[in-house]
Amino acid sequence: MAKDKPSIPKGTRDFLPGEMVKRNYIFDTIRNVFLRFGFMPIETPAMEQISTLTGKYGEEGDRLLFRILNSGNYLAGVSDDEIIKRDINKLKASLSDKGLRYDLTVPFARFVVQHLNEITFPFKRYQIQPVWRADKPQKGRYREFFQCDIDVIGSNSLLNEVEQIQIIDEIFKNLNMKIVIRINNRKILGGIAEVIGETEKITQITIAIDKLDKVGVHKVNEELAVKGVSERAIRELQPILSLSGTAEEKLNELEKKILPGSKIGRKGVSEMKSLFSYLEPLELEADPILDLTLARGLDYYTGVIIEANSTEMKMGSLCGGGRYDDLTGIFGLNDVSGVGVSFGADRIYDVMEKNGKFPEDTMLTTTLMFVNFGEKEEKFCLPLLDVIRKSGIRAELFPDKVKIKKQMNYANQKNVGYVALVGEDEIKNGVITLKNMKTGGQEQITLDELIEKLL
RNA sequence: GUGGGUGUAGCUCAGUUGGUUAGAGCACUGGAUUGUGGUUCCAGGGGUCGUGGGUUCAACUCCCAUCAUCCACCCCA
Repeated sequence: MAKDKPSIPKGTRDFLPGEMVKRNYIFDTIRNVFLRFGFMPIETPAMEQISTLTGKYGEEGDRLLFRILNSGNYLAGVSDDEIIKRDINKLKASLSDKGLRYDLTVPFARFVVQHLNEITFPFKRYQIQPVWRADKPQKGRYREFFQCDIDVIGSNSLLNEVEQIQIIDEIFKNLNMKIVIRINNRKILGGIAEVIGETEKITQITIAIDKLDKVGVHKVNEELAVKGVSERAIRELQPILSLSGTAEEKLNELEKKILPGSKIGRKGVSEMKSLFSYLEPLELEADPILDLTLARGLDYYTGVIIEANSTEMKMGSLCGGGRYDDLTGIFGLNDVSGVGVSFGADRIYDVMEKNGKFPEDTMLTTTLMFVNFGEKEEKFCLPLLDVIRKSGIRAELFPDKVKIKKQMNYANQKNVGYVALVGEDEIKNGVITLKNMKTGGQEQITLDELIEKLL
């Protein structure tokens, strides 16, 4: 292959018109639901100060940050000693003070603190923008992908969680997708870690039990042991892993038998009981389930956590989020709690595409194309085109006088609905020959009739 | 970061135990049809076989390295 063959960076993609029409269908659907629940749009820059991003996503997250090389002589502030030592972590600080955003939640927390005086609480915003992660690309995983976020900041009410679950349900219902909504609570996970005496290892424990469904209880126990969780703690964890029944039954079990000794754990249980009591009377398409193995990797979650997965296709989560009590605290604003969820537009696209969920009319392009017969006809057609477009019909004139066959082929490829042929005869008789590209039939009609027909 | 698969025409891929001139379909261009596409038929253009090295009389084919890409793990949207 030629060396100068053009390419784009790994994990990024170009989108063709046919794909964009479908992507926009997803964005429009999501945006409409967001607006109907009272969320307002904001945007933030693609890049943030690196200090805004680091330390928010766990160790793995830091590794996956895209860093932007400083402009100018970026080695000026680096001592010879540092270069010789090749300590990449030290050098990073000198070479890069900006990074591409990793998600939309952390920049939003920064945004809130920075614009405190310009917003009213509780602040409900939505944000649809790309984010970047230096992950190894694979199925359903890209290095540049779009998140559609909603967050409410400045309200402790569980009604926000309820609302966001309704939004998840509504969006996937509108997209005609089947999903399962799983809910858990970091406070319960924290309580469990506390009662088995492994508070320090909470992250490792949650990550390990997150895999319960996938790898089974033995592998989970193995991983726990490897991560340094004591034998006694693992043993005490077993009854929790095997809890079954309805959400209410699980919560009662936790409350009475497992978590009495943990204040934080009891708080989590009571939150979940309250949440499910709100959800009970709502008529949701996808009934939310309590999944005690749901963990979620991001460091900043402190309360309810939520995830939605497709039941029609094996794919990572399509939507995830939860409550974070201290995120704005990092930027200097304490005691303000937030809760939000994020929809992964690209994964949603992949699932919809695979399962043929896009409606036919997302493929509509130009309704009417005029064939180009030459300069005289061009001048005759332009005013007609103008009238047609002003009436609201999507129309174009083929720009070059080339073979009719070629022009028809263009119309065909582009999925144009109708072709207008206006040559010498039509001009003389004051009519337009209109050809239906689906049926192949054609008729001679006036401009007014044409507009009436195509509107 | 760990493990596996695949790199041949613009795209999707064949290519025999290594053998002399590397193929198909789609796409593209021209023609059958100089005012009619999606069907059909005919003709044509287009390839340093990812890159570098090695084995061999001979490498698209075997070996090594490297790069790219896809899949799985990890983690995540």
